[in-house]
Amino acid sequence: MVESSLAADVAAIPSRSDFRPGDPLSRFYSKSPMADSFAALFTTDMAKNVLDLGCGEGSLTLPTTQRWRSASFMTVDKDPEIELKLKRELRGAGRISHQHHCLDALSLDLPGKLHRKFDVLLSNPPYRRVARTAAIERIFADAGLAGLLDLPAETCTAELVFLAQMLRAAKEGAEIGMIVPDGLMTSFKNAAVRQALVERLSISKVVSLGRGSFLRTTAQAYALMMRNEPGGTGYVDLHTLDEDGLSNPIQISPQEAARRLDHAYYALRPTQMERSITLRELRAEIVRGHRSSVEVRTKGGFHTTSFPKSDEPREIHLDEAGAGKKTDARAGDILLARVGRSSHEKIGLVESGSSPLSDCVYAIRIPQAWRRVVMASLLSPGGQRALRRISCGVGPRVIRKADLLDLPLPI
DNA sequence: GTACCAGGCTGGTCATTGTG
DNA sequence: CACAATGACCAGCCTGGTAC
Repeated sequence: MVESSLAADVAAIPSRSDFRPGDPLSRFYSKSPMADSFAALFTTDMAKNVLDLGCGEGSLTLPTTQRWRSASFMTVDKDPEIELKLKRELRGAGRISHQHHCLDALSLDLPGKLHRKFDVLLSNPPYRRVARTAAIERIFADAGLAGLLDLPAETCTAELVFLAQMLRAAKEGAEIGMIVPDGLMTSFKNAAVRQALVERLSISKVVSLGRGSFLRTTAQAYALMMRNEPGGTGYVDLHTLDEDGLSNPIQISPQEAARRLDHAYYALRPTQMERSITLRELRAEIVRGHRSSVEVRTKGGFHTTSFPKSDEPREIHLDEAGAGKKTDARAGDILLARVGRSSHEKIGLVESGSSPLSDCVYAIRIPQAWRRVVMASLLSPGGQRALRRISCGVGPRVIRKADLLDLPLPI
């Protein structure tokens, strides 16, 4: 069954960086080992009706057909050319009950067109911002997510609309699994979104997927597993999934879930056996440089490209270019890159001189007695792992000041 | 009003992948 | 194997908020 009319009542804003002309629907395909593992994360034993919203060529659908062989499968995708490819993909799955709809997942009347409710729902949605139209507002309200309407417009994204649509099509207590971007699980900006989700849904687990789980990208994403029932009291299990399989869970409270929902962040909590200290406990002051790169190029200054290489000594000698401003690096400062994929490796201790800093560099100021200890800790395998874990972002990694202050440093 | 702070957006690059 | 096309790129830059 294919419907040819595509709802166009929601306009996507092609401004977010992940909206690429190469694929106008912002699709990225899951690699099959990851898709198999994703299907295994569901706990429903017997499913009758399964929905894959935004199915693409069925890379997530296929493993679920093996998981629930007697279920009826429904797939939905906006691309009218997908059905043939999907049918070809599913042919290898054996005899299964399958229906496909060519529909826009963002359209208000989607649930009505599906003609049934589902007990298992899954999606790898596109990640992009969408305009908050009257239709979108009704979708959120109808899904019991009216709280999202009080939040800033930039939190209105396709992945949240996909989730709301799944809730509208879900039976009470239905199990839902979706692939979500890093920002939704970790960013400060989305804390209120996470709070709304924790209250509306019973989130059972969040699994961090390795960078490399998707074709043609190294994006960081997560599998968010939940049930269509009110949450707010249950604990959430956080895992990572890599070549070694699923890690042991870390349990967090619903309050902690609003703060962050990534395994790596909570994995930093030291066990009682480990000795650690935070920069906040050391009363460290962290200042961020002020010069833009243009100013650094024309007037000079220290920025991310100025750090010693990882195999070089970490001592930094600056020329006396600083003017004594608070944001200028000076002797005794520990410098750390704030942005970049390998920012955790860019660390140095200023031995002499002073210099303006680029705004991509932090200066950490702590009492002299602790400087060598903190430098050694940051450069240790445990410290490096910790720095990698607090940096967040789908593509570029950013280290937040608050996370750096609370980072448990092994000592 | 000004300076500073904090978070993460977006356009110019260049490594990787695709194609002939 | 050489060249072209592409990119949920990546780091420099921007913007909104806050303190004084």
